[in-house]
Amino acid sequence: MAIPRAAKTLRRTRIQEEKEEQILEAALDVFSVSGFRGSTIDQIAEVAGMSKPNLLYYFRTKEAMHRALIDRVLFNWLEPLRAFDAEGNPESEIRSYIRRKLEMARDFPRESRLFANEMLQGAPHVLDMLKGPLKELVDEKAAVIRTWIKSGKIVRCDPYHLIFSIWSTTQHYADFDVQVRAVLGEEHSGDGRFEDAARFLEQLFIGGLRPD
Amino acid sequence: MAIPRAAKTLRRTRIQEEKEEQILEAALDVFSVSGFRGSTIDQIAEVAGMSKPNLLYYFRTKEAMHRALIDRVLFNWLEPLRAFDAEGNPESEIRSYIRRKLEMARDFPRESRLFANEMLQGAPHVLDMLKGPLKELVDEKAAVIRTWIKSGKIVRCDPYHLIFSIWSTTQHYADFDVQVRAVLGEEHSGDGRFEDAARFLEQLFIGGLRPD
DNA sequence: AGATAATTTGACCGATTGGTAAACATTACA
DNA sequence: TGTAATGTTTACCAATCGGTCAAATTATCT
Repeated sequence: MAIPRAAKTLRRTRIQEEKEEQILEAALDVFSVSGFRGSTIDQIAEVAGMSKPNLLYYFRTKEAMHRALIDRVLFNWLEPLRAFDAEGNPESEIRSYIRRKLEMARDFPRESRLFANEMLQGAPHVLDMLKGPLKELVDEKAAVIRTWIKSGKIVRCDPYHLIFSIWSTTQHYADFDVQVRAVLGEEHSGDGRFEDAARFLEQLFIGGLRPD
Repeated sequence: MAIPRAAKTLRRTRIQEEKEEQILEAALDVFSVSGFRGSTIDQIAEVAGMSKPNLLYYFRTKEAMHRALIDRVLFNWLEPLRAFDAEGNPESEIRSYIRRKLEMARDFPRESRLFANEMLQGAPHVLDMLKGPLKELVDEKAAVIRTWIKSGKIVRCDPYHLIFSIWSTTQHYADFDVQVRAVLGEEHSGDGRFEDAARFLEQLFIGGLRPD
Protein backbone atom coordinates (compact mmCIF):
# COMPACT_ATOMS: atom_id res chain seq x y z
CA MET A 1 0.00 0.00 0.00
CA ALA A 2 1.12 3.51 -0.66
CA ILE A 3 2.66 5.06 2.39
CA PRO A 4 1.32 8.10 4.12
CA ARG A 5 3.73 10.79 3.02
CA ALA A 6 4.72 11.57 6.59
CA ALA A 7 6.64 8.31 6.86
CA LYS A 8 9.16 9.60 4.37
CA THR A 9 10.35 12.29 6.69
CA LEU A 10 10.80 9.76 9.46
CA ARG A 11 13.09 7.41 7.65
CA ARG A 12 14.64 7.80 4.19
CA THR A 13 15.44 4.74 2.17
CA ARG A 14 18.29 4.39 -0.31
CA ILE A 15 15.86 4.52 -3.22
CA GLN A 16 14.26 7.69 -1.96
CA GLU A 17 17.65 9.33 -1.71
CA GLU A 18 18.57 8.36 -5.26
CA LYS A 19 15.28 9.10 -6.94
CA GLU A 20 14.77 12.44 -5.29
CA GLU A 21 18.28 13.35 -6.40
CA GLN A 22 17.46 12.25 -9.96
CA ILE A 23 14.24 14.22 -9.99
CA LEU A 24 15.75 17.43 -8.65
CA GLU A 25 18.56 17.17 -11.17
CA ALA A 26 16.02 16.93 -13.99
CA ALA A 27 13.89 19.66 -12.43
CA LEU A 28 16.90 21.97 -12.40
CA ASP A 29 17.38 21.34 -16.11
CA VAL A 30 13.80 22.23 -16.89
CA PHE A 31 12.93 24.98 -14.39
CA SER A 32 16.16 26.87 -15.11
CA VAL A 33 15.21 27.25 -18.75
CA SER A 34 11.47 27.75 -18.73
CA GLY A 35 10.73 29.06 -15.26
CA PHE A 36 8.06 27.67 -12.98
CA ARG A 37 4.99 28.40 -15.06
CA GLY A 38 6.64 27.43 -18.31
CA SER A 39 7.80 24.04 -17.10
CA THR A 40 5.70 20.89 -17.02
CA ILE A 41 5.90 17.79 -14.88
CA ASP A 42 5.96 15.73 -18.06
CA GLN A 43 9.10 17.49 -19.25
CA ILE A 44 10.82 16.86 -15.94
CA ALA A 45 9.67 13.25 -15.98
CA GLU A 46 11.11 12.72 -19.43
CA VAL A 47 14.47 14.25 -18.51
CA ALA A 48 14.54 12.20 -15.31
CA GLY A 49 13.65 9.06 -17.21
CA MET A 50 10.72 8.29 -14.95
CA SER A 51 6.95 8.22 -15.30
CA LYS A 52 4.97 11.25 -14.22
CA PRO A 53 3.11 9.50 -11.40
CA ASN A 54 6.44 8.27 -10.16
CA LEU A 55 7.68 11.84 -9.80
CA LEU A 56 4.49 12.71 -7.99
CA TYR A 57 5.12 9.87 -5.59
CA TYR A 58 8.22 11.67 -4.36
CA PHE A 59 6.97 15.23 -4.70
CA ARG A 60 3.25 15.67 -4.31
CA THR A 61 3.01 18.73 -6.55
CA LYS A 62 5.00 20.74 -9.05
CA GLU A 63 5.23 23.42 -6.38
CA ALA A 64 6.80 20.97 -3.93
CA MET A 65 9.38 19.99 -6.53
CA HIS A 66 10.25 23.60 -7.15
CA ARG A 67 10.44 24.46 -3.48
CA ALA A 68 12.68 21.49 -2.71
CA LEU A 69 14.95 22.47 -5.58
CA ILE A 70 15.23 26.07 -4.47
CA ASP A 71 15.90 25.09 -0.88
CA ARG A 72 18.62 22.72 -1.97
CA VAL A 73 20.31 25.23 -4.22
CA LEU A 74 20.00 28.34 -2.06
CA PHE A 75 22.52 27.49 0.61
CA ASN A 76 25.40 26.89 -1.78
CA TRP A 77 24.47 29.91 -3.79
CA LEU A 78 25.18 32.29 -0.94
CA GLU A 79 28.42 30.61 0.03
CA PRO A 80 30.74 33.07 -1.77
CA LEU A 81 29.11 36.04 -0.09
CA ARG A 82 29.37 34.35 3.30
CA ALA A 83 33.06 33.79 2.68
CA PHE A 84 33.52 37.50 2.14
CA ASP A 85 35.77 38.34 5.04
CA ALA A 86 36.43 41.55 6.94
CA GLU A 87 39.91 40.49 8.00
CA GLY A 88 41.62 40.13 4.65
CA ASN A 89 42.63 43.23 2.74
CA PRO A 90 39.95 44.68 0.47
CA GLU A 91 41.77 44.12 -2.79
CA SER A 92 42.34 40.37 -2.41
CA GLU A 93 38.95 39.93 -0.79
CA ILE A 94 37.09 41.56 -3.67
CA ARG A 95 39.28 39.82 -6.18
CA SER A 96 38.49 36.40 -4.79
CA TYR A 97 34.77 37.19 -4.41
CA ILE A 98 34.65 38.03 -8.10
CA ARG A 99 36.56 34.84 -8.91
CA ARG A 100 34.26 32.69 -6.85
CA LYS A 101 31.10 34.20 -8.28
CA LEU A 102 32.49 33.85 -11.78
CA GLU A 103 33.38 30.22 -11.13
CA MET A 104 29.86 29.58 -9.97
CA ALA A 105 28.45 31.20 -13.10
CA ARG A 106 30.70 28.90 -15.13
CA ASP A 107 30.18 25.70 -13.14
CA PHE A 108 26.57 26.14 -12.07
CA PRO A 109 24.82 28.14 -14.78
CA ARG A 110 21.53 26.31 -14.30
CA GLU A 111 21.40 27.32 -10.67
CA SER A 112 22.02 30.92 -11.67
CA ARG A 113 19.25 30.81 -14.25
CA LEU A 114 16.87 29.21 -11.81
CA PHE A 115 17.22 32.26 -9.58
CA ALA A 116 17.12 34.67 -12.46
CA ASN A 117 13.84 33.16 -13.59
CA GLU A 118 12.50 33.43 -10.07
CA MET A 119 13.50 37.11 -9.87
CA LEU A 120 11.95 37.97 -13.22
CA GLN A 121 8.67 36.57 -12.02
CA GLY A 122 8.76 38.70 -8.92
CA ALA A 123 10.31 36.09 -6.62
CA PRO A 124 6.95 34.57 -5.62
CA HIS A 125 8.64 31.61 -3.93
CA VAL A 126 11.64 33.25 -2.28
CA LEU A 127 10.54 36.75 -1.35
CA ASP A 128 10.72 36.06 2.36
CA MET A 129 14.24 34.74 2.03
CA LEU A 130 15.27 37.86 0.15
CA LYS A 131 13.82 40.18 2.74
CA GLY A 132 15.10 38.08 5.64
CA PRO A 133 18.30 36.05 5.51
CA LEU A 134 19.67 37.59 2.32
CA LYS A 135 19.11 41.15 3.45
CA GLU A 136 20.74 40.41 6.79
CA LEU A 137 23.76 38.84 5.15
CA VAL A 138 24.14 41.74 2.75
CA ASP A 139 23.72 44.27 5.56
CA GLU A 140 26.50 42.52 7.41
CA LYS A 141 28.85 42.60 4.43
CA ALA A 142 27.93 46.18 3.64
CA ALA A 143 29.09 47.04 7.13
CA VAL A 144 32.43 45.40 6.40
CA ILE A 145 32.79 47.44 3.24
CA ARG A 146 31.99 50.60 5.18
CA THR A 147 34.84 49.95 7.58
CA TRP A 148 37.14 49.64 4.58
CA ILE A 149 35.90 53.00 3.37
CA LYS A 150 36.27 54.62 6.78
CA SER A 151 39.86 53.44 7.06
CA GLY A 152 40.58 54.77 3.58
CA LYS A 153 41.35 51.40 2.04
CA ILE A 154 38.84 51.83 -0.74
CA VAL A 155 37.12 54.81 -2.25
CA ARG A 156 33.93 56.18 -0.68
CA CYS A 157 30.99 54.47 -2.37
CA ASP A 158 27.64 52.82 -1.74
CA PRO A 159 28.39 49.29 -0.52
CA TYR A 160 25.00 47.90 -1.58
CA HIS A 161 25.38 48.99 -5.17
CA LEU A 162 28.90 47.62 -5.12
CA ILE A 163 27.57 44.21 -4.17
CA PHE A 164 24.80 44.44 -6.77
CA SER A 165 27.34 45.25 -9.46
CA ILE A 166 29.47 42.23 -8.60
CA TRP A 167 26.40 40.00 -8.62
CA SER A 168 25.16 41.30 -11.93
CA THR A 169 28.44 41.30 -13.83
CA THR A 170 29.34 37.77 -12.82
CA GLN A 171 25.91 36.16 -13.12
CA HIS A 172 25.57 37.76 -16.52
CA TYR A 173 27.90 35.11 -17.92
CA ALA A 174 25.50 32.38 -16.82
CA ASP A 175 22.15 34.05 -17.41
CA PHE A 176 22.98 35.73 -20.72
CA ASP A 177 25.32 33.03 -21.93
CA VAL A 178 23.63 32.85 -25.34
CA GLN A 179 24.08 36.55 -25.89
CA VAL A 180 27.69 36.51 -24.78
CA ARG A 181 28.42 33.62 -27.13
CA ALA A 182 26.60 35.26 -30.01
CA VAL A 183 28.41 38.55 -29.62
CA LEU A 184 31.86 37.10 -29.04
CA GLY A 185 31.38 34.59 -31.80
CA GLU A 186 32.04 30.90 -31.33
CA GLU A 187 35.78 31.39 -31.71
CA HIS A 188 36.03 33.34 -28.44
CA SER A 189 33.69 31.06 -26.56
CA GLY A 190 36.22 28.55 -25.34
CA ASP A 191 38.10 28.43 -22.06
CA GLY A 192 39.70 31.79 -22.69
CA ARG A 193 36.38 33.53 -22.21
CA PHE A 194 36.33 32.86 -18.51
CA GLU A 195 39.84 34.19 -17.96
CA ASP A 196 39.15 37.25 -20.08
CA ALA A 197 36.06 38.05 -18.04
CA ALA A 198 37.88 37.49 -14.76
CA ARG A 199 40.77 39.70 -15.79
CA PHE A 200 38.48 42.49 -16.94
CA LEU A 201 36.24 42.45 -13.90
CA GLU A 202 39.12 42.37 -11.43
CA GLN A 203 40.71 45.29 -13.24
CA LEU A 204 37.44 47.19 -13.28
CA PHE A 205 36.62 46.73 -9.62
CA ILE A 206 40.10 47.05 -8.23
CA GLY A 207 40.74 50.14 -10.31
CA GLY A 208 37.31 51.59 -9.67
CA LEU A 209 37.57 51.19 -5.92
CA ARG A 210 41.14 52.38 -5.44
CA PRO A 211 41.14 55.37 -3.10
CA ASP A 212 42.00 58.68 -4.82
CA MET B 1 -17.27 38.27 -43.82
CA ALA B 2 -13.94 37.89 -42.15
CA ILE B 3 -11.17 39.43 -44.18
CA PRO B 4 -8.27 37.49 -45.56
CA ARG B 5 -5.42 38.37 -43.22
CA ALA B 6 -3.38 39.81 -46.10
CA ALA B 7 -5.74 42.75 -46.38
CA LYS B 8 -4.49 44.04 -43.06
CA THR B 9 -1.05 44.70 -44.40
CA LEU B 10 -2.49 46.54 -47.35
CA ARG B 11 -4.56 49.03 -45.43
CA ARG B 12 -4.63 49.56 -41.67
CA THR B 13 -7.76 50.90 -40.10
CA ARG B 14 -7.93 53.07 -37.01
CA ILE B 15 -9.31 50.17 -35.01
CA GLN B 16 -6.53 47.87 -36.08
CA GLU B 17 -3.95 50.40 -34.99
CA GLU B 18 -5.55 50.81 -31.58
CA LYS B 19 -6.30 47.20 -30.87
CA GLU B 20 -2.92 45.90 -31.92
CA GLU B 21 -1.41 48.51 -29.64
CA GLN B 22 -3.65 47.39 -26.78
CA ILE B 23 -2.78 43.75 -27.34
CA LEU B 24 0.97 44.27 -27.51
CA GLU B 25 0.82 46.38 -24.36
CA ALA B 26 -0.93 43.55 -22.54
CA ALA B 27 1.39 40.98 -24.09
CA LEU B 28 4.37 42.90 -22.76
CA ASP B 29 2.85 42.78 -19.28
CA VAL B 30 2.43 39.03 -19.44
CA PHE B 31 5.41 37.82 -21.47
CA SER B 32 7.86 39.92 -19.47
CA VAL B 33 6.88 38.16 -16.27
CA SER B 34 6.27 34.58 -17.31
CA GLY B 35 8.25 34.21 -20.51
CA PHE B 36 6.86 32.75 -23.70
CA ARG B 37 6.07 29.24 -22.52
CA GLY B 38 4.72 30.40 -19.18
CA SER B 39 2.29 32.89 -20.66
CA THR B 40 -1.17 32.11 -22.00
CA ILE B 41 -3.33 33.84 -24.55
CA ASP B 42 -6.11 33.94 -21.98
CA GLN B 43 -3.93 35.91 -19.58
CA ILE B 44 -3.07 38.42 -22.27
CA ALA B 45 -6.71 38.64 -23.32
CA GLU B 46 -7.78 39.39 -19.77
CA VAL B 47 -5.16 42.11 -19.31
CA ALA B 48 -6.08 43.59 -22.67
CA GLY B 49 -9.77 43.49 -21.78
CA MET B 50 -10.68 41.59 -24.92
CA SER B 51 -11.91 38.12 -25.74
CA LYS B 52 -9.42 35.47 -26.75
CA PRO B 53 -10.75 35.01 -30.28
CA ASN B 54 -10.53 38.75 -30.67
CA LEU B 55 -6.80 38.68 -29.94
CA LEU B 56 -6.41 35.86 -32.43
CA TYR B 57 -8.17 37.96 -35.02
CA TYR B 58 -5.27 40.43 -34.89
CA PHE B 59 -2.46 37.94 -34.27
CA ARG B 60 -3.00 34.50 -35.66
CA THR B 61 -0.91 32.72 -33.04
CA LYS B 62 0.78 33.26 -29.71
CA GLU B 63 4.07 33.11 -31.57
CA ALA B 64 2.99 35.92 -33.88
CA MET B 65 2.08 38.05 -30.87
CA HIS B 66 5.46 37.44 -29.30
CA ARG B 67 7.36 38.10 -32.52
CA ALA B 68 5.51 41.35 -33.15
CA LEU B 69 6.24 42.44 -29.59
CA ILE B 70 9.94 41.65 -29.83
CA ASP B 71 10.26 43.38 -33.18
CA ARG B 72 8.57 46.45 -31.83
CA VAL B 73 10.72 46.62 -28.73
CA LEU B 74 14.08 45.68 -30.22
CA PHE B 75 14.80 48.83 -32.13
CA ASN B 76 14.42 51.17 -29.18
CA TRP B 77 16.34 48.82 -26.97
CA LEU B 78 19.54 49.21 -28.93
CA GLU B 79 19.22 52.98 -29.22
CA PRO B 80 21.63 53.84 -26.37
CA LEU B 81 24.35 51.65 -27.82
CA ARG B 82 23.86 53.18 -31.25
CA ALA B 83 24.25 56.62 -29.70
CA PHE B 84 27.61 55.61 -28.31
CA ASP B 85 29.88 57.98 -30.18
CA ALA B 86 33.55 57.84 -31.09
CA GLU B 87 33.87 61.62 -31.29
CA GLY B 88 33.05 62.59 -27.74
CA ASN B 89 35.64 61.99 -25.04
CA PRO B 90 35.53 58.57 -23.39
CA GLU B 91 34.59 59.77 -19.92
CA SER B 92 31.48 61.68 -20.89
CA GLU B 93 30.55 59.08 -23.48
CA ILE B 94 30.66 56.21 -21.01
CA ARG B 95 28.97 58.30 -18.38
CA SER B 96 26.03 59.09 -20.61
CA TYR B 97 25.80 55.52 -21.88
CA ILE B 98 25.45 54.32 -18.31
CA ARG B 99 22.86 57.04 -17.66
CA ARG B 100 20.82 56.12 -20.68
CA LYS B 101 20.86 52.42 -19.96
CA LEU B 102 19.92 53.08 -16.36
CA GLU B 103 17.06 55.31 -17.44
CA MET B 104 15.79 52.55 -19.69
CA ALA B 105 15.95 50.05 -16.85
CA ARG B 106 13.91 52.49 -14.78
CA ASP B 107 11.42 53.56 -17.43
CA PHE B 108 11.08 50.32 -19.40
CA PRO B 109 11.61 47.47 -16.96
CA ARG B 110 9.14 45.21 -18.74
CA GLU B 111 11.07 45.49 -21.98
CA SER B 112 14.24 44.58 -20.13
CA ARG B 113 12.60 41.56 -18.54
CA LEU B 114 11.15 40.46 -21.86
CA PHE B 115 14.69 40.16 -23.20
CA ALA B 116 16.04 38.61 -20.05
CA ASN B 117 13.38 35.92 -20.27
CA GLU B 118 14.27 35.34 -23.88
CA MET B 119 17.97 34.99 -23.01
CA LEU B 120 17.35 32.58 -20.17
CA GLN B 121 15.47 30.34 -22.54
CA GLY B 122 18.35 30.32 -24.98
CA ALA B 123 17.06 33.13 -27.20
CA PRO B 124 14.99 30.82 -29.42
CA HIS B 125 13.28 33.76 -31.11
CA VAL B 126 16.11 36.26 -31.44
CA LEU B 127 19.26 34.21 -31.90
CA ASP B 128 19.76 35.40 -35.46
CA MET B 129 19.48 39.00 -34.42
CA LEU B 130 22.07 38.44 -31.68
CA LYS B 131 24.54 36.82 -34.07
CA GLY B 132 23.84 39.34 -36.82
CA PRO B 133 22.86 42.95 -36.20
CA LEU B 134 23.73 42.97 -32.50
CA LYS B 135 27.15 41.44 -32.98
CA GLU B 136 27.92 43.89 -35.78
CA LEU B 137 26.88 46.85 -33.68
CA VAL B 138 28.94 45.67 -30.73
CA ASP B 139 31.95 44.97 -32.97
CA GLU B 140 31.69 48.50 -34.23
CA LYS B 141 31.57 50.00 -30.75
CA ALA B 142 34.34 47.73 -29.55
CA ALA B 143 36.49 49.21 -32.30
CA VAL B 144 35.73 52.69 -30.96
CA ILE B 145 36.79 51.64 -27.50
CA ARG B 146 39.99 50.19 -28.90
CA THR B 147 40.92 53.52 -30.43
CA TRP B 148 40.43 55.09 -27.02
CA ILE B 149 42.79 52.53 -25.56
CA LYS B 150 45.37 53.00 -28.31
CA SER B 151 45.40 56.74 -27.78
CA GLY B 152 45.82 56.21 -24.05
CA LYS B 153 42.51 57.79 -23.06
CA ILE B 154 41.36 54.77 -21.10
CA VAL B 155 43.17 51.82 -19.60
CA ARG B 156 43.94 48.77 -21.72
CA CYS B 157 41.04 46.32 -21.33
CA ASP B 158 38.75 43.98 -23.24
CA PRO B 159 36.10 46.18 -24.89
CA TYR B 160 33.56 43.36 -25.17
CA HIS B 161 33.61 42.58 -21.49
CA LEU B 162 33.41 46.29 -20.78
CA ILE B 163 30.18 46.47 -22.77
CA PHE B 164 28.84 43.33 -21.09
CA SER B 165 29.51 44.80 -17.68
CA ILE B 166 27.63 47.99 -18.48
CA TRP B 167 24.71 45.99 -19.81
CA SER B 168 24.57 43.70 -16.82
CA THR B 169 24.96 46.30 -14.09
CA THR B 170 22.30 48.58 -15.51
CA GLN B 171 19.75 45.96 -16.56
CA HIS B 172 20.12 44.39 -13.14
CA TYR B 173 17.96 47.16 -11.72
CA ALA B 174 15.10 46.16 -14.01
CA ASP B 175 15.49 42.39 -14.09
CA PHE B 176 16.29 41.87 -10.41
CA ASP B 177 14.15 44.72 -9.15
CA VAL B 178 12.51 42.54 -6.50
CA GLN B 179 15.84 41.53 -5.09
CA VAL B 180 17.17 45.07 -5.09
CA ARG B 181 14.06 46.28 -3.28
CA ALA B 182 14.19 43.45 -0.78
CA VAL B 183 17.84 44.01 0.08
CA LEU B 184 17.67 47.79 0.24
CA GLY B 185 14.41 47.72 2.16
CA GLU B 186 11.40 49.71 1.14
CA GLU B 187 12.80 52.89 2.67
CA HIS B 188 15.62 53.09 0.10
CA SER B 189 13.41 52.16 -2.80
CA GLY B 190 12.21 55.60 -3.71
CA ASP B 191 13.61 58.03 -6.25
CA GLY B 192 16.96 58.14 -4.49
CA ARG B 193 17.72 54.60 -5.55
CA PHE B 194 18.17 55.54 -9.16
CA GLU B 195 20.55 58.38 -8.38
CA ASP B 196 22.54 56.23 -5.96
CA ALA B 197 22.97 53.55 -8.59
CA ALA B 198 23.95 56.07 -11.26
CA ARG B 199 26.49 57.71 -8.98
CA PHE B 200 28.04 54.40 -8.00
CA LEU B 201 28.25 53.00 -11.51
CA GLU B 202 29.73 56.16 -12.98
CA GLN B 203 32.31 56.21 -10.23
CA LEU B 204 33.11 52.52 -10.77
CA PHE B 205 33.50 52.70 -14.52
CA ILE B 206 35.21 56.07 -14.73
CA GLY B 207 37.60 55.11 -11.97
CA GLY B 208 38.13 51.60 -13.26
CA LEU B 209 38.91 52.76 -16.77
CA ARG B 210 41.16 55.70 -15.94
CA PRO B 211 44.58 55.12 -17.50
CA ASP B 212 47.34 54.40 -14.97
C1' DA C 1 -30.45 54.20 -45.71
C1' DG C 2 -28.53 50.12 -47.50
C1' DA C 3 -24.78 47.24 -48.82
C1' DT C 4 -20.44 45.69 -47.78
C1' DA C 5 -16.44 45.09 -45.24
C1' DA C 6 -14.47 44.83 -40.62
C1' DT C 7 -14.82 43.40 -35.96
C1' DT C 8 -16.39 40.70 -31.97
C1' DT C 9 -18.17 36.85 -29.56
C1' DG C 10 -19.86 32.23 -27.70
C1' DA C 11 -19.54 27.65 -28.49
C1' DC C 12 -16.52 24.38 -29.38
C1' DC C 13 -12.21 21.25 -30.70
C1' DG C 14 -8.34 18.13 -29.79
C1' DA C 15 -4.07 18.28 -27.15
C1' DT C 16 -1.81 19.11 -22.97
C1' DT C 17 -1.90 20.37 -18.21
C1' DG C 18 -1.44 19.01 -12.99
C1' DG C 19 -2.89 15.44 -10.41
C1' DT C 20 -5.45 10.84 -8.70
C1' DA C 21 -6.83 5.81 -8.07
C1' DA C 22 -5.84 1.46 -7.90
C1' DA C 23 -3.60 -2.50 -9.54
C1' DC C 24 0.89 -4.32 -9.84
C1' DA C 25 5.89 -5.03 -8.74
C1' DT C 26 9.71 -4.78 -5.79
C1' DT C 27 12.23 -4.30 -1.60
C1' DA C 28 13.33 -4.81 3.27
C1' DC C 29 13.06 -7.30 7.26
C1' DA C 30 11.30 -10.75 10.84
C1' DT D 1 10.67 -17.44 3.03
C1' DG D 2 6.60 -14.92 3.96
C1' DT D 3 4.68 -10.58 4.50
C1' DA D 4 4.18 -5.90 5.10
C1' DA D 5 6.09 -1.65 3.51
C1' DT D 6 7.76 0.63 -0.37
C1' DG D 7 7.97 1.71 -5.15
C1' DT D 8 6.07 1.81 -10.10
C1' DT D 9 2.81 1.85 -13.74
C1' DT D 10 -1.53 2.03 -16.50
C1' DA D 11 -5.57 4.22 -17.00
C1' DC D 12 -7.90 8.02 -16.06
C1' DC D 13 -9.95 12.83 -14.56
C1' DA D 14 -11.24 17.72 -14.74
C1' DA D 15 -9.18 21.98 -16.01
C1' DT D 16 -6.64 24.61 -19.10
C1' DC D 17 -4.13 25.08 -23.31
C1' DG D 18 -3.78 27.14 -28.31
C1' DG D 19 -6.73 27.70 -31.85
C1' DT D 20 -11.21 27.39 -35.11
C1' DC D 21 -15.79 28.49 -36.74
C1' DA D 22 -19.97 30.50 -37.79
C1' DA D 23 -23.10 33.69 -36.26
C1' DA D 24 -23.83 38.22 -34.59
C1' DT D 25 -22.47 42.94 -34.28
C1' DT D 26 -20.41 47.23 -35.68
C1' DA D 27 -18.06 50.47 -38.66
C1' DT D 28 -17.47 52.36 -43.38
C1' DC D 29 -18.66 54.12 -47.64
C1' DT D 30 -21.79 55.23 -51.54
